[in-house]
Amino acid sequence: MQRIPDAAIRRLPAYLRWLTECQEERVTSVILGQATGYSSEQVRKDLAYFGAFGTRGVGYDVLALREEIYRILRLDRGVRAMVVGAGHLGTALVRYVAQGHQDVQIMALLDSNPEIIGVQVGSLRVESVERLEDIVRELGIGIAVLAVPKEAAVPVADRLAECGVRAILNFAPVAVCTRYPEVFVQPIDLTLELQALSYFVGQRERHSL
Amino acid sequence: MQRIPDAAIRRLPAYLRWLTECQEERVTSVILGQATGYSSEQVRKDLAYFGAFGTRGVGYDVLALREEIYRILRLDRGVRAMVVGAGHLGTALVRYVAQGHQDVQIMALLDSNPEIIGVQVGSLRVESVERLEDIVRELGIGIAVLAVPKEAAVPVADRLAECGVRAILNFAPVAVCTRYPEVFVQPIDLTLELQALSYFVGQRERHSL
DNA sequence: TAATGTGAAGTAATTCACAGCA
DNA sequence: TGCTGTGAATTACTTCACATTA
Repeated sequence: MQRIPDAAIRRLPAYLRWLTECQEERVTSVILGQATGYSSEQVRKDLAYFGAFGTRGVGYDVLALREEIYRILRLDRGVRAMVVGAGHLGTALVRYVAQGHQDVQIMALLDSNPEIIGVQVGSLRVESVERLEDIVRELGIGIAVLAVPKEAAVPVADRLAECGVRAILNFAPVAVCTRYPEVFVQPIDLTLELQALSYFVGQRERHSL
Repeated sequence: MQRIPDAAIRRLPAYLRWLTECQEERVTSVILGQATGYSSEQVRKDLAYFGAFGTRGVGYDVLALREEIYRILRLDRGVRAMVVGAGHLGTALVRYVAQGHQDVQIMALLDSNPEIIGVQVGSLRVESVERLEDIVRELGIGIAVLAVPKEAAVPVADRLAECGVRAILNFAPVAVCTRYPEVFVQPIDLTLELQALSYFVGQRERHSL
């Protein structure tokens, strides 16, 4: 059994979205590829890492494939998430994820500022970051979204790792390389993205990613 | 002269940030690598794509290297950006980028909703998306940040591409594969990121990315 | 026959290992 | 001596090509 590339995992949610939105009963790797922007071979290989879900000569059953990807991504188990930092970005992220009825649910929103603790944001009430460990354990939080100022990011990430959070989506403008190898950190750094785009603005003939 | 990997470009802003924040006069690839979470070989190779900026046996001059990366990323020319969509996410992004005195400046914020056109967000006033083409030309916008609902994303992206925007940072939950190969599209899809993290939550022994 | 699943080939990116130079 | 710069080796990922099967 071979190792599955991270890149393949990262494409599965895109396939899943199309399968959820489409009205068809069957789909081929060519169609799914065109819809998501990948090659048909890529689609087939990604799916084949996890099993033979298709029918030769026919394609894939949309409903069945949707369920398979759902299971592969462990969305069937309903992983729970939490946002730390209820500033502009944190509250926007909560509202954004809440608006689409998501399978990854945001269960809590934390902040350190006493003035916003208790404030209602969507269906959530801002709680004190002091209760971080309690909340992670009580709600069984697996994923944390970091939307705190850069000074707070590393200490908060360490606390998250220590109390058993398994994955962190880090919006803070600082590298969070936790000492805990079992915690997966995915950085999303707006400033760095914009600066990289600045380079591509100056390039000719680029294609979408 | 070889092609420079996109991945290398995407690391340069991280190096730049550390060089800007650090107080040292010199730096080695080992130190810069540790600070940013990459290997020293990676740092050296990334920099060497663009020239020999270091001194053997010594390392790199922080100030000089900072200027070099600044120039490579074309931040010295001051590329201008614009946010389309003044909902929760769009306004949060504007405030977020504005708070750090950035080298990529956000010059305009657009929306289609008449009720929020004219509203002040930070130092910007929300303008009508009808004026998109005018604004891009008047202000010389090179980068657009898409924070619109998914229905609007593709048509807006097409308009952006058509009037000369060179790079799009797409937060809308839909694949924007523009027909214009000269436009670079970088998707940041929160839902897809969270779903991918759900997979990694179930994995043992992962390391940060 | 039409589309999957998969080894093999090819391409891209990273790491290694060390020559070269202050 | 210490650290850069870089070809070579390795690893990771993608595309090709086709045998396979409903």
